[in-house]
Amino acid sequence: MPELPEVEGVVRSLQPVVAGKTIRHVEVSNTICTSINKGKACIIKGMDPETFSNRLKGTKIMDVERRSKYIYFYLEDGADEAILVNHLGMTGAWFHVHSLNEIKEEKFRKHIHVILAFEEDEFLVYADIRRFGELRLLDSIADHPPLLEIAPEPFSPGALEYFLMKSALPKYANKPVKEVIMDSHVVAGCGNIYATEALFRMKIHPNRKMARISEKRKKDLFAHIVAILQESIEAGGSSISDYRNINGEAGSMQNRLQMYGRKACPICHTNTKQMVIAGRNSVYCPHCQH
DNA sequence: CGCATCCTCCGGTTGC
DNA sequence: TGCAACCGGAGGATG
Repeated sequence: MPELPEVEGVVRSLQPVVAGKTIRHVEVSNTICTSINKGKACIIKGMDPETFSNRLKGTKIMDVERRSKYIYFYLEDGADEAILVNHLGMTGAWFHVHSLNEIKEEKFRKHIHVILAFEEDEFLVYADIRRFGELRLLDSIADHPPLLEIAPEPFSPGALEYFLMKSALPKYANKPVKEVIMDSHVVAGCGNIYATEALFRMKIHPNRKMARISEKRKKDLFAHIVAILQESIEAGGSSISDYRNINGEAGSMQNRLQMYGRKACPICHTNTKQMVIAGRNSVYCPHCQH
């Protein structure tokens, strides 16, 4: 499941191979078309697949960037500008290939949903096993207001102040700290893996209520979140649930995780415990974390 | 209107 | 071997 560092890895590997390329042809899977015809949500959001294809066709990808866990493809078609916004969900993946057979893993090859053709033998392919991902073609980010509500990038200058301000709001006071730091309105891009790790490093119990964490510890916690996200980006992300960048390369951060997925605490060797917080499984050390 | 809660999307994986 | 339960980002519907 890609979080901020993994999405950053995808964007860095996409950038050199798609910037400046023109989308000559677009193909959308029958699965998407039939699902949407049945009234279900399926990857392409806010637009019917035919309009999506027609509008994408002929556009040039000017730039690619990451925002939180989203990928923004900046497009131009003459004087017109648009943004293709992608979220990888649980199992989304991009592949840059000359033939679909180059996608070696069958479970991805079986679930190809959108093909962007640059040339007759050069494709950018979106595959998504569980179809939790999304593709949204917008004239402007403001056309999808939830994107405007996302907290600043964690590495940006105002991010700490924003975190301190948001997390102090009454509506978060009685919520578990883990739920709050995983909320994209408070911290951008911090999912289950990195929230778990940051709380372990801080020795804070994931269920501790937000109001019961001092300002000083909140600052430390945020610093730990930023540090671990940065560390993970440098390690190429965590290759859990088959995450690969578009060149099929795995990251190594999973080897450096101290609590996520662990049966015992690496410090005191107590068996870890689990509890469900905001619908997500949360691992912690009952001895070290309070 | 703001907010909280519930529900939906899916198939590989896991456990029985 | 077969089958059912499980898991989860984000947004939309509902209360």
